[in-house]
Amino acid sequence: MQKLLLYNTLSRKKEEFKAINPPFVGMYVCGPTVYSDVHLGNCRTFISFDLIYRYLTHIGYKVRYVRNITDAGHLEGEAGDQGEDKISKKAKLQQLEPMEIVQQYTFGFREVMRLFNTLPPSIEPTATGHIIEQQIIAEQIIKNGYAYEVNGTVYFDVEKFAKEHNYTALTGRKLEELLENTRELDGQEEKKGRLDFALWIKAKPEHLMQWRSNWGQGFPGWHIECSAMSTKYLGENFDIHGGGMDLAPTHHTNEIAQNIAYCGKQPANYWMHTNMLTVNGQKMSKSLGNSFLPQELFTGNHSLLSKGFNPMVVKFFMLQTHYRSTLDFSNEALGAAEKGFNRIAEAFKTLKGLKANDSSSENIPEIQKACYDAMNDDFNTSVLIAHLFETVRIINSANDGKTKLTQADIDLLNKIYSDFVLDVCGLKFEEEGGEALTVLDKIVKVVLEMRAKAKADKNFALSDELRNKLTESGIKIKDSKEGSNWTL
RNA sequence: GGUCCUGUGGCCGAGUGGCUAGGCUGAGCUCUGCAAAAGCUCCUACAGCGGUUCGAAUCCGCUCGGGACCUCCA
Repeated sequence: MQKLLLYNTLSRKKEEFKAINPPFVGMYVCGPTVYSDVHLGNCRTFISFDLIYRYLTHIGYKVRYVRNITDAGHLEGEAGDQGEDKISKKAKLQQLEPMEIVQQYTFGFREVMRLFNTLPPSIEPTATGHIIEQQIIAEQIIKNGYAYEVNGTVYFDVEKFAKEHNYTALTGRKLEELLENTRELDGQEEKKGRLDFALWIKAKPEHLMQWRSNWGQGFPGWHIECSAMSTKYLGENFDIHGGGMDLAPTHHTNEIAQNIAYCGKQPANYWMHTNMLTVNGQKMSKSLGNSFLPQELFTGNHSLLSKGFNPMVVKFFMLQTHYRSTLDFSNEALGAAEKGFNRIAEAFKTLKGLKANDSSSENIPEIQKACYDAMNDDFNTSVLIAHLFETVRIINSANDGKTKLTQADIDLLNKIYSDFVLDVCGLKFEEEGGEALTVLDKIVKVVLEMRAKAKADKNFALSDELRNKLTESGIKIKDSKEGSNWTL
C-alpha cells in the first residue's frame, strides 16, 4: 500500500493515512438535507469525496463509504431547537406528505450525482430509517450523565462534557469565547447551558413528522443521526469522516461530543473537510440566493451564464482546484476549463491511434510516478492534472512524429489515462460508438475524400467550400500529413 | 467584535526555504495552398513594509485587502 498523506482537521496538518483494519476503510460523509434541490456548492463536496473514495479504492483499499440522506430533524431558523423542520415546512408549503418531498429531492440528488459520474456510496442511510438507533444513543448519553430531559426534549449538556473532554477539538476554539459569543435567544429557558443542543425534540401536535419515544412524541435532533448511522454501519471508531467545512464548528463538533458521551470513543481518526464554492468571492449558499443549480449550469439557463457546460467540464473545473481551497465560480474560468478538458479528451483519442517506435525519447514511468505522488499528497488533483497535460503534449508530439514512444510507453500512457482520468477522477468522454455516429463517420469521410481530390486538383475554392459547409454543420476539420480528420 | 483561513503573472489556479507548476488568453515561429489542429518560443508572478537566513513567494512580525465560522447551509 502506498504512503498516503491526508490533511486531518483534528490535528491541522497532513498525516500519513493508517487504516484501522487494512485493507478495509470506513468512510462517513455527511450528505444532503433533501428539502430542496442540491446546488453546485453541495455537489463540489460530494465530488471531492467521490474522488477520495475512488482513489482509496484504486490503491487497494476496500472502502465502505456511507453517505447519509437527512430527511428529518434538520431545523431552520435562529433558535436552534425552536425552528421548524425543513422538510416538514416544505411539505406544508406545498401541501404534500413530507416523504413526497424527501422522495423528490433524494431522486433529484441522485440524478445529479449520476450526471457528474460519481459512484454511489456503499450505504446511503436515512435519518427516518434510524429513529430507534438515535433514541438508543440519546438514552445512553442521558445514562452516562451528559444529557438531560426537559419537558419532552432531550438536551446535550455541553458544559459538563467540556469539563471532562475537549469539546472544541475540531476547531480549536476556546469554549469561553463560544459562550461569550453565543447569542442570547428567546424561549430557551429550558436549556441549562447556552451551548446545549437537542438530541430529541418534543413535537407539537401539528408537527408532520413525529415518533414515539420514552420522552413522548417527538423527532430527533440533527446531529444525532450521523452519530447513530456512522456507529451502526462503521462502528464506534472508524477511519475517515468527511463533510463541508461549514459543518465543522457546529455539526461535527456536536457529533464528536455525542459519540464520546455515548461510548467514550472519538468516532473517526481522520476528519476531512472540503472548502466552499464561491461566487464573486462569496460562499454559494441557498440562504444567500447566489446558488446555481446543476441543471442551470448544464443548460446555460441562468442570468450569470453565457452558455451551458457539460457536467464533465464542470467536474474537471472543480478538480483543477484542490479540495481544501475555495473555488471561485465564473464563466471565464469555466470556459478555460472546457478548452483544457477538450484537449485532454482529444489527446486520449489520439493516443488510441498512436504508432509505436523502436526507441523512446520520453520518460513515461516518471510521469506515472508523479501522478501517484500528487494524489498521495492529500489528493492534489491540481498537480495531477498538470501532469496529465504533460502527457497531452507528449501524445501530440508523438502523433506529429516529433517524439518517439515505444509500445511499452504507449501502453503505460493508456494505463495512466485509464487509471487517473477515468477511474480516479471519474471523468468520461463522449461515447465513441453508436450506429448513427458510425454512419455519420462514413458520410463525412466521403466528403473529405471529395475535398482531398479537389485539393489535389488545386481546386481550393471547392475544397474550402466543402470545409466551410461542414464547419457550418458543426463538424471541425483537421488536416495533417496523413489526411484529414474530423470532430464534432 | 472573537476565532480561523487567505492574498501568486491579463484570468483561473498548484507549490517547495535555493531548481519550469499547469490550464486559459495574447504575441512570434514551425507545419500548411489557406485555415484549423498540433508543436516550439516569449509575456518569468508571488499584497505592502520590516525581520530571520549565505539565500524567502515559501519561516516570523506588523499593515492593508478578501473569505469562512460564531444563526440553518456541503
